[in-house]
Amino acid sequence: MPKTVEEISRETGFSVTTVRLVINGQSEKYRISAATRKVIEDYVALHGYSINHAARSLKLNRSDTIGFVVPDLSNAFFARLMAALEVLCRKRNLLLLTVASHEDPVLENRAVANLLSRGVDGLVIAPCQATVLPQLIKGRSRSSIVMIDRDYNSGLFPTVVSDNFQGGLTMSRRMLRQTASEPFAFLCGHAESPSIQDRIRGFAAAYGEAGIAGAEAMVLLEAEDSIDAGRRMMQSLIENARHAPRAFMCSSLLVLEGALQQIKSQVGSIDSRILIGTFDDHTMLDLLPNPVLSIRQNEKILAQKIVERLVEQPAAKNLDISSAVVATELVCRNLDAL
Amino acid sequence: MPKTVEEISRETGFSVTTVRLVINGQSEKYRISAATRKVIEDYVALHGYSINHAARSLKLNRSDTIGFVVPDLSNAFFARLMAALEVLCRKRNLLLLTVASHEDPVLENRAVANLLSRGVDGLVIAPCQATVLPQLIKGRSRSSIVMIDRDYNSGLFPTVVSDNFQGGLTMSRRMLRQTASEPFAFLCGHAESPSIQDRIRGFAAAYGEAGIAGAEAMVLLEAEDSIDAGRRMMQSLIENARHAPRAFMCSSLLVLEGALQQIKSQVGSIDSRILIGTFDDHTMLDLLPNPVLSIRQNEKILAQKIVERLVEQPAAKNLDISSAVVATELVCRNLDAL
DNA sequence: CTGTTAGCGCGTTCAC
DNA sequence: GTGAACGCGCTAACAG
Repeated sequence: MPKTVEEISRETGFSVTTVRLVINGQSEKYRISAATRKVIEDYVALHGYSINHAARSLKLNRSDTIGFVVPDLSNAFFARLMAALEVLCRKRNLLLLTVASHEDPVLENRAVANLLSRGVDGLVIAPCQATVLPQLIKGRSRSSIVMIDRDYNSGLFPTVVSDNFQGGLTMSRRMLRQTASEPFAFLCGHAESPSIQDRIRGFAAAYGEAGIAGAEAMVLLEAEDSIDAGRRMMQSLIENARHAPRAFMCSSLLVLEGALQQIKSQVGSIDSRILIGTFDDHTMLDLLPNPVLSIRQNEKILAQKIVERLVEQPAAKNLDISSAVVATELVCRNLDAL
Repeated sequence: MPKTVEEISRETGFSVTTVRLVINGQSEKYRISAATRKVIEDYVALHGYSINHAARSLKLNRSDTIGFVVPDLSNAFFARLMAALEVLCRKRNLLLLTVASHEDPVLENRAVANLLSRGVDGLVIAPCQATVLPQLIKGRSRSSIVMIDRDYNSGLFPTVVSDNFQGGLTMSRRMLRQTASEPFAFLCGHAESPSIQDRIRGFAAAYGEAGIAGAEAMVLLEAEDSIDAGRRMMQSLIENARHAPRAFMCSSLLVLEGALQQIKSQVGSIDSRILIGTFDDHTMLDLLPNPVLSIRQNEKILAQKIVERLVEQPAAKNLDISSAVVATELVCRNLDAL
């Protein structure tokens, strides 16, 4: 099974140009004779032809490829976003290359450098660090770069994020309505992240609206976003109150899991009347008997905004539209159980 | 920030060969003068150097890249497997390029063709079809190819799968022990897949051991693996028995979700004493109050076996070791609740 | 309508 | 110690 155009040209006796024109479907345009075309098409149908993208990239300085660097694909949000991005890329004949950074800045930088030197036409980064590859990318204008999910480095690159403030506000409002304005805690992992900060601001704003003082005291913070962090925060909550909370809110599914595990192990069981709020929706929340509020990010719109910025960036240097904030949706489960 | 060796050579005044020798650490070997080396090294340290992988690939016919084609990254198992694979690839200085096929054979073939023509050094495929790219890959021995998860096309390529028969057997045995040998149904999505067939055989074997006849009648089948399929199967189960089952087993998390949703909507609520068995473990199963058995696949070992086959395949044509079956683990939750 | 040719940037071999 | 030259497979401009 031959691959190169040159091989096909040798075997069929035509020049590489002729072969190439036929393969690229430009035989009409250049009025290649039907006979010639048939010979070449038959040959290709029989033996196949596989373009060498490395050579093509080298020549065209373009790879028809988009790099996607993401902290963690086992985070369902990123997995869904990847799926949405891929659909849009495919429409534009781009291959989406996804690489995980495992929340490690070193790996993240290596992945970015790697993808860039492989000539990706664009780069989508969900950074796991504030100091993102500053010198790495400088001048690398050949590729358009879009930052997502966490709005570090504002100003350097176009950014696409969900409206975390509004999400925190909406969910907190609804929680307060359900609890009849009884205050509840907000358990936050990865607290220094700008997205989390925005969620906390939304939380505080809802408290302000309701005329409840001391929202700050109801926010628990942990540096990492993990099950263990969730456990620790719930533990201190239970120890302070001497019983499991009647309602609480979490910054992520991981924190929620830790919190629930902690209740189970410290109190014995999870009262199904506890009101739960959490960021990031997941179908498995269906499994819980409790009333659950969650904030779902809109991956489709996010992907759309990202791709817009990926392709429009070289053309429109319009900084006004360079960053996007996408609305989220409040999802309610089992609220009638209350 | 310059990129090409040629630029550095121009700026420093040395020839491209000299620059390249220094950059590639061969200055000792070719006895480049220390002064020359220092100049070049300092220049690179200051301005950086980004190799052009396209040109390198073209020349070396090698890309230091492994392609990974996977049906669906929002399936947590694949996400974890990807993470495990990436760790091993990184150790060997390989970049793992992950592409999703969305369970679509056409997209799968396109992804494979794409990755191959981009010169990946290896290809890991979790096929979503039996007729995998037969002619596409033929003769494409430049890349080693490993099939995983579903053992179609046995014999053509090395295969790495979990021991689904043993998994089905182990879980079914334990289920029967918990139910005191009272039969329970097995709800299967994507039933024609070899992995599912193996799980069903394990289920039947457990029934055989226990001397229970009619295991076949307890197996429900659906073509697709989805929440809806799960709902349909649970619906027919409930309609036949006139009540929700006291125990049941599912072939995947999606089917489980559908089944539970159906119980909730048809019966009103989910009795927390229902014994649940499911394939594929997920931390969110912690959220369920019910007793839950699940089968966890060992992604670390799977990844290890895959990489072994990826790199050893060219060397050892040893067909005996070319396919691997990896043990699974039974995970128990809340069994004391019974 | 078809053929020839000049690089893209890299690694290698061979001259000086 | 250093430099020059070739070719990987492809595209595009130009020559018939």
